[in-house]
Amino acid sequence: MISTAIDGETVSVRLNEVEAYGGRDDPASHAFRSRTQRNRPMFGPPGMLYVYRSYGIHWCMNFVTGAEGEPQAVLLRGGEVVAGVGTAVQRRGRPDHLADGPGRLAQALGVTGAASGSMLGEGLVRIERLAASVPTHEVTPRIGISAAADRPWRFVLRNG
DNA sequence: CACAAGATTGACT
DNA sequence: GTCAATCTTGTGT
Repeated sequence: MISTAIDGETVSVRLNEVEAYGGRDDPASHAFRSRTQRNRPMFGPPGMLYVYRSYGIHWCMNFVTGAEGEPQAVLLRGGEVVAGVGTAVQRRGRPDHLADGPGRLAQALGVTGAASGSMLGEGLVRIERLAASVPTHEVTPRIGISAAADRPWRFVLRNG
């Protein structure tokens, strides 16, 4: 589960869909070619946030998982808002599809490029694991990319 | 300096 | 189902 406390409002989302992205060996990754100003956080230490603008309109958020200098990150593709629903609805401008998609998820949480490069737990964003159950997940190919789309690096929670 | 493409979404036919 | 919106990066003139 991920929670954000931004603009005085707290929103929590239970993640149920994520995708992994690598670095030099992953043609679909932003860090495949080189280190740029935008993807600099991907090369940072684990737990760093990497937020990028998609199609000039949407924000998509990642968590860095690899060691410093090793660009590896997990893209948050979807989830369910479990707290702060009113705030999420206000940010989304709609009562449904609050976090069903990478751009929607980031918008519901109030995450923008301003949060890129910040560390988990050191400020606005923190992540928690539900100790009660070990989630079972399905592994499927990644979605919405044209390069290396066959790599089974997408993880979807089964049941809940 | 001028393009084209992309880890997307929302509106319209 | 189709298409536009709009920013960052990479590539070519």
